[in-house]
Amino acid sequence: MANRPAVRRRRSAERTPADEFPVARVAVDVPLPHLDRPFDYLVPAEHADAAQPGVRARVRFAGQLVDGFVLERVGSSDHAGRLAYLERVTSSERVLTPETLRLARAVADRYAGTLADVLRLAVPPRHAKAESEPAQATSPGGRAADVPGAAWSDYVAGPAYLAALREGRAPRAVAALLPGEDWPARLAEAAAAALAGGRGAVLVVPDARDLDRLESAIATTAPGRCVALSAALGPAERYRRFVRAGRAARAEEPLALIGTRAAMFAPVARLGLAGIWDDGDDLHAEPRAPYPHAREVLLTRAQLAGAGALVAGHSRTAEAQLLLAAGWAREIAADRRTVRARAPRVTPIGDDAQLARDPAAAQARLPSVAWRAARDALAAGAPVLVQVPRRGYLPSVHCADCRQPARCSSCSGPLALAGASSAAACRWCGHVAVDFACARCGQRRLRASVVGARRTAEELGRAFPGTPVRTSGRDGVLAAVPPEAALVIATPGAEPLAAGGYGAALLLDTWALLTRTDLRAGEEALRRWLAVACLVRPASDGGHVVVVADGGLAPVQALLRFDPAWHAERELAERSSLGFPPAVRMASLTGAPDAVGELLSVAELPDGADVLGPVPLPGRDDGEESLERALVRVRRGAGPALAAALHAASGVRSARKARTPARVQIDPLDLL
DNA sequence: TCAATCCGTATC
DNA sequence: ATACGGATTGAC
Repeated sequence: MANRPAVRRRRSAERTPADEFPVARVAVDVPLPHLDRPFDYLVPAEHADAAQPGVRARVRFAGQLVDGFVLERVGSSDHAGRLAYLERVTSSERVLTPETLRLARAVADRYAGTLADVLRLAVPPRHAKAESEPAQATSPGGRAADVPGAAWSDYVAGPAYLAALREGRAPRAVAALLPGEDWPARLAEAAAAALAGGRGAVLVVPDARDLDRLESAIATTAPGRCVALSAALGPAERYRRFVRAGRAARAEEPLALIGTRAAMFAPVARLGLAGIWDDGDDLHAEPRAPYPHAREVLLTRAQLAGAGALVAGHSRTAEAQLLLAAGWAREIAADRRTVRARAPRVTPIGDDAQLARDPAAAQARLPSVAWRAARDALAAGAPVLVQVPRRGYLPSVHCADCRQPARCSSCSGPLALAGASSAAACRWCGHVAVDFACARCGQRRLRASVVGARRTAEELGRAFPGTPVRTSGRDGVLAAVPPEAALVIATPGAEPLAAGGYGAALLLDTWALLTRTDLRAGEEALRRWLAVACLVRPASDGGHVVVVADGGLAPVQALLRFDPAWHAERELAERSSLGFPPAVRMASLTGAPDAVGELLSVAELPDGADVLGPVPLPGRDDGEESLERALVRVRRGAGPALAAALHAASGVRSARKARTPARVQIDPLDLL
């Protein structure tokens, strides 16, 4: 009935435009790149008050009703044709603040994406009931810390950084925090410094467990002035807190806004600090278009808002190193003497010739040094942490005898186990390795590179009879373990805290990490090891980390010296010489061969752009149409032009109703 | 000469 | 996706 023209005409004839600012500029939620711009609509008089900038609205667009955000209200439109009316204002809640809009536009531009895609990440779905329920601060009140920020004086430039935050300046830093450091407390103090100066803060952590720790730390430094956001809250609570943050921002009330990556867009009044913890964690990479990375978004946000920036971790990424090398940020680090005093002893074991002199160690497939380190710590009544790779994490398959990575006999690509029980197959060409023979030693037996956490737990339990064994991993993460003798088997990122620190830690199956065909294999291995080592007591208290890896490898060296800065410098230098991000800006174009080809031919790439490929992607052999990937590389300064060119080219394709999609990803994490 | 139909293009 | 405008076609 509503679609009968006579009825519609009569309805719109009844409507009159609002007296003041009758035109609303609306960002419509359509996925087409060539429609990535605001469209003007008339505001009906009855919605004159509700249709404020930032509200969700429904509009008729190309004949159908779509969602959108009112971006602004203006007096008149440049549009030559007739304007349609806003169909309805979904909610009078102004969920999109001007600062978030500006940030979302900048992120869309940087990542060759559309504003609509970014807004879908930035503003959580509406939950009507949550709007009417009373909003409250989410962090419980606590008592303020005795001497807030005193621990920052362990770091050169630390106190000056906090002072600058308090004084309303915009200090930018890359911080390497000490082993054993109570990092949630340090981040909470930085947020409190911004609040003390009358400004807000946004801090992003990788996962919900880190968020819990940060939230309780902020309950101490800034009681009642914190909002924590994460998808784990569920849609209603998440939206309720988001609305509370938005209302506080509009009331010019600065808060500490903390959360997992989606919180990077959440509204905060008078931003003084944008920070990220552990920026190397791949949870910071958004898996939905346009695939923004939390570190880049937060740094952009700091820049746009004139706020301070903090990239903090126990380890350091090449990207963070580049911020230092470019002079964009300053380093915050402790001096070497302090680092040495806090760090555990680290022993590398290069090959497993010494595997198995002790029968108990042999049973657990443990090198004897590792076994003895664990035994000593347990004897002292301390827990022992064992880090094992995630289950289902099968990067590659190796020769069972010499451990040479197994290579495909037809194309030399890496072999992997496709499924739990299937045969090894090539990750490049899909060839099934029925005829494997090791290129180095000629042996024909393969070995899966990773043993799961449960089996490790069983084996270790047998090696240390009578010792409790606890596991922490994907199905069941332990926040903490008691400070008593126990074996704690954990996957990366799920390591429980132990009050007083672990007595020892074992890093097993490291060669699986290090031989990954991944640009970041070394950086990632070091990041995971340091995360473990930072939970272990100082060497002076007997703390001991045994890493089963060749001591000559760079990440192992960096662990021995406890020097992530050294490793990051090396890593950045290597990426520069190879022409990889972050030294250059890279775009990957993925899709069916014709889609990638068309995108490349339509795009007006900036001068000096270097096109690699397209080449076929190592396919899943499930009969789907094969995909191709091309890489486009430009110097960093041409990054915006590259993104603009690819966005425009995607727009041309979508305007032509291109059938097959082509995915554009800027600085993708997985390049190899 | 006009209406029905097709195709391309804009979408307010 | 849908709607509209201009071009095209076919019948009088």
